[in-house]
Amino acid sequence: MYTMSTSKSYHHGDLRPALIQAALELLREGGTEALSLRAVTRRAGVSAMAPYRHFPEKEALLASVAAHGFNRLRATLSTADSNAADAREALAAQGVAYVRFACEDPALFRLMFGAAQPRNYPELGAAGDAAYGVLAGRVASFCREAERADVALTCWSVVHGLASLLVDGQLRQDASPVMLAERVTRLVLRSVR
Amino acid sequence: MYTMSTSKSYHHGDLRPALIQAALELLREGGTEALSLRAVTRRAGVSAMAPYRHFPEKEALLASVAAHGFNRLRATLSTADSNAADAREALAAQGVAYVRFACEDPALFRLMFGAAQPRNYPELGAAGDAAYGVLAGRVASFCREAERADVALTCWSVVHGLASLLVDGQLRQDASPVMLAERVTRLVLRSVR
DNA sequence: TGTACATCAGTGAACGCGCGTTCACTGATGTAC
DNA sequence: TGTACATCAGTGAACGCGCGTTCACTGATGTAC
Repeated sequence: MYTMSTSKSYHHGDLRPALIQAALELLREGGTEALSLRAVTRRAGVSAMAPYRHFPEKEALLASVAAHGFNRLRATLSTADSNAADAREALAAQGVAYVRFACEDPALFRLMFGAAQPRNYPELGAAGDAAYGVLAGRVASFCREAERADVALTCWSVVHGLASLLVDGQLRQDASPVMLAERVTRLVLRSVR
Repeated sequence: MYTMSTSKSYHHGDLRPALIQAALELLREGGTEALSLRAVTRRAGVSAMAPYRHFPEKEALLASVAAHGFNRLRATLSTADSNAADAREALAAQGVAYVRFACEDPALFRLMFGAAQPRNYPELGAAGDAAYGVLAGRVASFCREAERADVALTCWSVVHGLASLLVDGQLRQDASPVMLAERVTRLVLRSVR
């Protein structure tokens, strides 16, 4: 599956990323519940003990998976931001991208932000900060300093809230996540100067 | 513990609410992880099988606990709403109360809204709808009809997002949850007409 | 009012399950000479 | 270039754990006559 060479060898050769990849697949297919260490090893075609060469414990693998998620989120936000016409449009585009990201991979979103979120892994903290930086940077680009913190927090809250409600099945709306995100983002932007 | 009579009798006498109460305590003390059916029975001083006289399965107990949470939330929102001076203040007060509710009992909030949320229990759905109705009713009281849906969704999203970020430890702010909620709510209200 | 008996609400032992992790191991790899 | 050997990266069996739920039971309650 994830072997680099075609020959079936005793050594996998690239197990660490393969484990992260397997974990991402399991998250997509079965949610957080399906993400056991043993399931990951089964998916990667490796013994139950193999991960311990690369991660000291299950939590550390989860932290790497979450960090991977934050890196993807940062890239998504950056792309949305730079494709926009002006600063306020860029902020709106980031909001929509945030919600779309969550809905495309709900279990990953939950792992990144939810109760099961791994703690005290510097790699993870840094990846999260980098993603947040994309939003904060955009806010700083047009918002006067005294209001920046509140505006950034409000923007983050509204898209995080909408994403969470969607991901957790609280909304019975017919509208697509992206349409809802656009309407909500638009409304909040009215109050951002 | 939860017996109605002082005498230790074979029959508990009031086990159903006692189980819900025990579950709420466990949630407060140890979070969702600590909420096993067996832990609930231990806390209630009853055998592991006793709950099955009152709930067909674990999920059904969780649904009752979550419904209890929604009833409390509805009451909290109603009180905040009716103590306010005018319609917009009432909406702001509901938002602050929502965030405070989440922060006071994070694990209950997660059970009510998160991935572990029980599905397909009518009692639970009704309790959730009733809580939402307090917000929707307030929005309807001063907002023109065309915008009501978007305004209600935006308000819910922003307080739900802030509550989630706080509860999941994403914010390193010094400010108290209530202060943050006031600032964010105030900012969003600017755009609500 | 007393009693027979159905029903209700609990007990207690046992089950199978998948989990994360331990232990001792072994095959493959790479480096020093 | 060949070889000895340390190190690396995997295996496979086994562990103890707490869980939700099953089964067969028993003590308490309430109602019909």
